[in-house]
Amino acid sequence: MTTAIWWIRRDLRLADNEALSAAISQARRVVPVFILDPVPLSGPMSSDKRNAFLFAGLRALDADLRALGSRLILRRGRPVEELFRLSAETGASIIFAEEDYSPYARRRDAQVAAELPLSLVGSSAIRPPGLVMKQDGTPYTVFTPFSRAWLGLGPLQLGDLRPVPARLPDPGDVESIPVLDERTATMDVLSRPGEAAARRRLEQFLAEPAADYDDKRNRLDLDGTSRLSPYLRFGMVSARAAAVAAQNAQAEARDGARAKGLSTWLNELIWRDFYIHILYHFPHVRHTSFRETLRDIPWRNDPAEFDAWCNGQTGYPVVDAAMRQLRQTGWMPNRARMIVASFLVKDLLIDWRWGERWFMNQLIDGDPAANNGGWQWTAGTGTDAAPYFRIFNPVTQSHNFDPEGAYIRRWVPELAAMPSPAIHEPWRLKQQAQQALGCLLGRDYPQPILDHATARERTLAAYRP
DNA sequence: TGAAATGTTGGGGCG
DNA sequence: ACGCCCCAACATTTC
Repeated sequence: MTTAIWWIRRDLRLADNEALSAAISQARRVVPVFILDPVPLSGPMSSDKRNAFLFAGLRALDADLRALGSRLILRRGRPVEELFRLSAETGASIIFAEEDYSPYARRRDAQVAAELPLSLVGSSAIRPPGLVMKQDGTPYTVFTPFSRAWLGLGPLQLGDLRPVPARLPDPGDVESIPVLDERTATMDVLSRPGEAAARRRLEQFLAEPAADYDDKRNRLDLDGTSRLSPYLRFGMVSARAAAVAAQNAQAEARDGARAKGLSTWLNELIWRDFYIHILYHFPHVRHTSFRETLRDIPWRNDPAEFDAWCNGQTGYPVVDAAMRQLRQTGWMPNRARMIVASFLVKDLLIDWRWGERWFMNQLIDGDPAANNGGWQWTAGTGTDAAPYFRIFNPVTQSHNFDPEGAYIRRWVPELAAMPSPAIHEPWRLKQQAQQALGCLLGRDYPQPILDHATARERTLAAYRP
């Protein structure tokens, strides 16, 4: 009787899972295992919030497996050692896993493959790295031609998706540690972990009109984004299945605006693939600028200012609202990420890697490829990045994307009584007016940490070639 | 998925 | 009627 190990990493699902399908079709006994690896779980890029989401997701996966006659085996330790031990215990002749492309994941998998029969099948990307290349065989470094080539590969086929197995074989008598029960306030605010919740969120999002997705996704005061990122991060829904669903909904869309909204969202999924490919082909971006000409920016790196940014105490309401939302919920909409990132890099002149690490420490959806790509984009150091002189004005952004100030009021309660437009720049109110609104700057809410116009000039000078 | 500075145009008030 | 100024609105350039 052959035994296969299904090694789960960031594919916490039963639907459209090639590694699981391969294991079932090639072995009579399948041992689903997740290994709690101390490197991602407690290293410098780890996040308690993301771990809590993961643990809850593992509990959900275990329940789903049990419903089909199996269960989740959980181990803790270095993957290569744990898999070696588990293989010996179970007599497994092969290990199946979905391919994961971060530099750490590739090193880890190479170590395992050197000692054990590891078969990587399927991909955490929609189109795996290496599939979307220029004519001359080199990778794309600009998004638009990349997306054109990506789409040019043809429509995704629903038939390519693997169904949920009807039944799963019993893994047998295998030791497992109990799943940790860690909770944060996060779960109530954003999303329930697990495959069923992911599926519901996707269906709900695609059923929404989606016509106004283009504009609404940028609004901080409205729920215009898909809010699927945590699920995609852990593969609770496969990115491929999400793309197929978007593509099909687009084909069936009755009005052009809805089709446009869906294609914009599909484009966001292509951005996700783009940054997975970039990190795969240029792993050094994890440590330094993609652009060699922008490796010597004279960062100020003031620790007190970094601290103010992390804690939402910069005195710029929209920045503080977003940073507090991040700290409380482990998530921010994309527009908010761009605003706070621009503020850290181009107002405070702090190294984008500090912001990258803080985001990884906080984000439930924190992913090395997408996070690094986003930060390098904002800093102007990355592939197809924003030019260095593109500097967000936090007040203008606040007016444009939180017109009534509802988002600010939600996350910065000190400003709750402040009307719009004053709420976007409360320092312009006279002290008397501040008092009357119950929010005196310097007492109830910080004075702005800097003057944007001055900071802008400083940054232009620092970046100027 | 920028914003600020600078340039251009045209309506309206006014002598 | 005409020239002049102001200024909003829009366009272009620059960072």
